[in-house]
Amino acid sequence: MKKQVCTNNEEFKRGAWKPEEDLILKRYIEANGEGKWTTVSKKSGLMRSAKSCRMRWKNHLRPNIKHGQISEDEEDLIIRMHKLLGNRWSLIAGRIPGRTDNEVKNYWNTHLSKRNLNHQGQSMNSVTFNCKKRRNMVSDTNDIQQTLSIVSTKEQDESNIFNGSDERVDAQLSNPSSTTSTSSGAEEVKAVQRYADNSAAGDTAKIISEEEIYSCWLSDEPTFYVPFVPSLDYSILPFDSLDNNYEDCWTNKLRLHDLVED
DNA sequence: AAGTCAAGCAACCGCGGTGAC
DNA sequence: CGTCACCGCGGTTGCTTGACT
Repeated sequence: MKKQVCTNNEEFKRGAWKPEEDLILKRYIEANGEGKWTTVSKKSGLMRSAKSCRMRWKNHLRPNIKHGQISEDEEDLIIRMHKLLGNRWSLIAGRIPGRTDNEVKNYWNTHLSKRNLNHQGQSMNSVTFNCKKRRNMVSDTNDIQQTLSIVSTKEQDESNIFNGSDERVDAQLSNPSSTTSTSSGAEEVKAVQRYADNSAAGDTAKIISEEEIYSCWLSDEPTFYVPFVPSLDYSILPFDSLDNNYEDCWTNKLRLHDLVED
């Protein structure tokens, strides 16, 4: 893997873009089309790196880019999508017309993350524990039982959030829908417990209610949410195997929450 | 008026995925 | 199959601006 570097000795211009530079880039792309950013960089005469040109176009100059304040509807959508997808900004931005991933990310970091953090602190629905314990834990019911014991221990400790090592995991037993957001972490733990019990008995059909299903989520990292939902494909898998399937998994999740465009 | 601080945002950086050769 | 260039993503940095003292 080779990183994109400036191979010759030419110095690329850096810092804020000037209006005249914007104009040059816009005209060049209108004339020659999008893509081939190294060519854009060289032939436009901008003395900007390919990356810089691409970013400027994508985040500011592209047609249909919406500037200005994020509306309440957009904010609500961001919150819901983030709950489902984590920090997958491009996916989130892709469902908010005219907004870029950078803009959504910045908005989240400056406006919503703090609010979300406060909310989590109050809701007592988030349990954090070590990644090493989490990894592969959803592969079978024994692992689920192990998970439950970890979660229960945390519940007993009345310590819902603690900061571990870098390799940490959030077991977010939170509810994406506001209607049941008052359900306690203990209730959700019970729902997972019932799933584990029924799974152990070989009965995956009458596990937990739809409401409870939506309320149970696990994430491996703050940026990666895995549905802990028996009714979805790929839901109970060794974590590593999710890599091959999670796009479908997201689609299922989004469909369940009316967030699929097509 | 000047200095300080925090918030907001644009831009940059490092890395991984992918396709062409 | 390996290498390389290109592209895109997510995290981080640092500049600008406004509020406050």
